[in-house]
Amino acid sequence: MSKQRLLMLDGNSILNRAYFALPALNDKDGRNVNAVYGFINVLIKASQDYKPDKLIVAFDKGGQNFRKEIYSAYKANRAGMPDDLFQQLPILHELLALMNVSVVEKAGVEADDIIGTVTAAFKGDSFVVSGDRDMFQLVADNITVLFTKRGVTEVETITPETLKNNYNLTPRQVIDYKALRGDTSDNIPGVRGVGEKTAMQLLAKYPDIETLYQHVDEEKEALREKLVNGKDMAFVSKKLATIITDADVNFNLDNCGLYELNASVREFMEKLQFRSIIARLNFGDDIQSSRTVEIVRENVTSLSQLNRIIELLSKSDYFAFYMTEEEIILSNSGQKEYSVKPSDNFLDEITFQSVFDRLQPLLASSTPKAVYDYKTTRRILDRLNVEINAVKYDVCIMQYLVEYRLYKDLASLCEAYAYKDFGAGIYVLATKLSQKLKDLGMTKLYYDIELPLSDLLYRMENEGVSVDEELLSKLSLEMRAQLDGISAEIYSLAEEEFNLNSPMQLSKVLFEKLNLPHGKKTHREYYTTNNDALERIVDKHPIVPKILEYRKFAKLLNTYIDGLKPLIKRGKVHTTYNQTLTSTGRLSSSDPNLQNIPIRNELGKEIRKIFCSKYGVFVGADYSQIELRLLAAFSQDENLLDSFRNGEDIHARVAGELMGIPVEMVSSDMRRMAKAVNFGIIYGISDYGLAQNTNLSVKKARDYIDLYFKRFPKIKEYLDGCIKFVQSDGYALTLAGRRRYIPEIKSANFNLRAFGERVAMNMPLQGSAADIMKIAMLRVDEAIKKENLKSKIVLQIHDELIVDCYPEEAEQVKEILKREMENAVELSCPLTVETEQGGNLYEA
DNA sequence: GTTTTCACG
DNA sequence: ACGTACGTGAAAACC
Repeated sequence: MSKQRLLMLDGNSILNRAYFALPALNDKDGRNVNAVYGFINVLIKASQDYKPDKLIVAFDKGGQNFRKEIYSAYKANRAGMPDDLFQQLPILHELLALMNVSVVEKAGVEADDIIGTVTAAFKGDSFVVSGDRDMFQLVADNITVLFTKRGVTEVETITPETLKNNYNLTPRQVIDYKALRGDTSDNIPGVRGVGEKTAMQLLAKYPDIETLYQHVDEEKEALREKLVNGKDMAFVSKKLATIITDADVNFNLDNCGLYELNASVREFMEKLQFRSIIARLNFGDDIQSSRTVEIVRENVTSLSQLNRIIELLSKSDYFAFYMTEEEIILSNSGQKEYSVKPSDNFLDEITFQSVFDRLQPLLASSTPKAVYDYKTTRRILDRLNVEINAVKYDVCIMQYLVEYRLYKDLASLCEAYAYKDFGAGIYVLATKLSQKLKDLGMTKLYYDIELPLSDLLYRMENEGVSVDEELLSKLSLEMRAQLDGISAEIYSLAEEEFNLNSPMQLSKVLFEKLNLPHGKKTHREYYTTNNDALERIVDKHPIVPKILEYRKFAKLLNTYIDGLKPLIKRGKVHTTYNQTLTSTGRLSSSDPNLQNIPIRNELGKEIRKIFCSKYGVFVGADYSQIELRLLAAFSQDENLLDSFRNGEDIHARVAGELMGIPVEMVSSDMRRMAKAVNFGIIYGISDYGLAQNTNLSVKKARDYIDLYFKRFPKIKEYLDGCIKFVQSDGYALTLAGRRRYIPEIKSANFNLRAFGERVAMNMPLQGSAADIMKIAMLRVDEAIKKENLKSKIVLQIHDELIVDCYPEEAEQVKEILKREMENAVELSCPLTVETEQGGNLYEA
């Protein structure tokens, strides 16, 4: 008989990790069950990966804590479990009981002591899943710790070897490490003044703290003093950190199995809405059939049948339409859908021609339709010369508004609602998502902005932008020659040829061969060669400025010149606007991305000349400082409002307020600083970020921020309010009612939480600016139509619109742009728009 | 498929 | 102690 395998789960640790790693997930009663969900996922995944014979879950049960009561004064910070995590404990216990999972817990005994005791008693191989590094002390030849990382499903396998290789510690030394370093979250004091680095050094030298203290006189004075002062703490800490392997708990390894999946487990999971877990598990065939809603699919095999269905659909409130290369699916109920598979043989009755001849009137009619991704659907139909009107539900956009990060494709969206058939799925989703939008207050956002915008975007994509192919070829040749020249110079300076595009090879040449001062290492263990690092050593060696130059040229040539060529169709490029991608409500542009065409340096500007007007002249219009104006309006800060109402230079005004001097006295340096702070405010300010961007020290940056908030208290108040709102309600809001959920804000991880806070401040500004631009685009489009003009909106670059104009319409279009953009919304701070014109994108 | 770098708002 | 500014997409190297 081969060795038995035991899987042990550190219950509280995994539950905790899952809670903070996952967004809130509601069950049918609206309770958050995210931690239970994460826990069950880990349980299942570890069972599948490690194929244990036995499974035991250990929990802390509170009560008197023998091991740590000595230091009960430090215990306080453990109790603060968030309410909606605490409430998940009984739910998880109930589910584990239904699954017949062995649970071991005892008042006064910690989960790690239970794990230590059970694994010590078990004769076979043990696998311990935990997010607690303390567990590393248990590893042995027959005990492996699976340390949960990044979320909960990814684990790092800890064995005696990996512990030696990655941490340079033996299992027993894990305890000594903690005794020296301490752990505030676990109330272990450690030695004051000894951190990670010192602890590691000492443990590389001595096997344990007992030996260390025998030789403490050999250490340097400063360290020796710290060690001697902290000696008592060190030994107390060691005792605290040691996991007990003979705790007084009852468990029965002989009768212990894995877990059961029975009907009551399934029922319970359904109540918890664990659809994806249910779908993955095998509950037996009889249950499998009800995993998703059963749909009757009627295959259309004759034209008379098709006619009958069309008649039926035309009379329904709305119907779903979905098509692929070979199939057309129609549905007007959640129980049934119709499938048409046209043949390529023109002699057959059902061909694309015959089907669409009949479908055309239905699709063009005013009967409301539901689709997934209107733009793509319409593009397919366009190629077949079929018109589609009255699309009322684009479930892709609707889902994006409800929760931008979930269900990014049709299959997963349908599955989330228990449908695996797309036709009936889309039909049902249209109704369900309509209700959700209503509940979330986004009905207007959807019907008045996003839905009509998708049609406008489709027309913009179709219109495209003309490209001067001759100029493109000319630039390509010129830049290629320059690039070759620069490469040759670099190779001679380096005295070797290497791949300049490889950061790794470049790093070796600069920092190993030429020994130039380096910055931080990248994650792949070599020094970074990014712009920041190279700028810092630009004077140190003539090769550095050449590399920077090479980078500039290579980027522009590869991305914007040569990269553009394959995307040109009949002298034009047709970008694709993604309306359902960003977290803030902005659009994104791809293939080609026309929202990041160079402009910031002269060489880049040349590239803008490639994009030229087809009808005669481009008119460009851009919002000036829209995000800062929104900040002024939202915060009602009088200084900012006053400045914008008077049409002042906002950065100079802010500099003046910061320094306490009149605007006229502000130097260009002071203005530049104020500008950086203003940007920082929009991004959700941090001292570190501001420092990065200004070459100020972090402390100086902190001082500027403090000064800013002192001078602009209303803004501080407003931004704090943004964070508070997200903390209490879980999401940030924009002017038009767009939402972004920010679960990071409750993370235990400092970085994630700080990120959540910055996003909470940034989303209302960036997102509202996006809302306003979308409204403006629709208004401009309407006005152009109403005034019978033939000019077309061709580009949107976040705060800027480009219209391709007939020269005689240019003035009128300028007026429209200014009027419609400036008046897109009522705001207590004026919005101003500046217009330019010219034959190409550079001039406009 | 991920990482690094860099183009834009 | 934490080791970052917000939001994107593309190219190339590297796994």
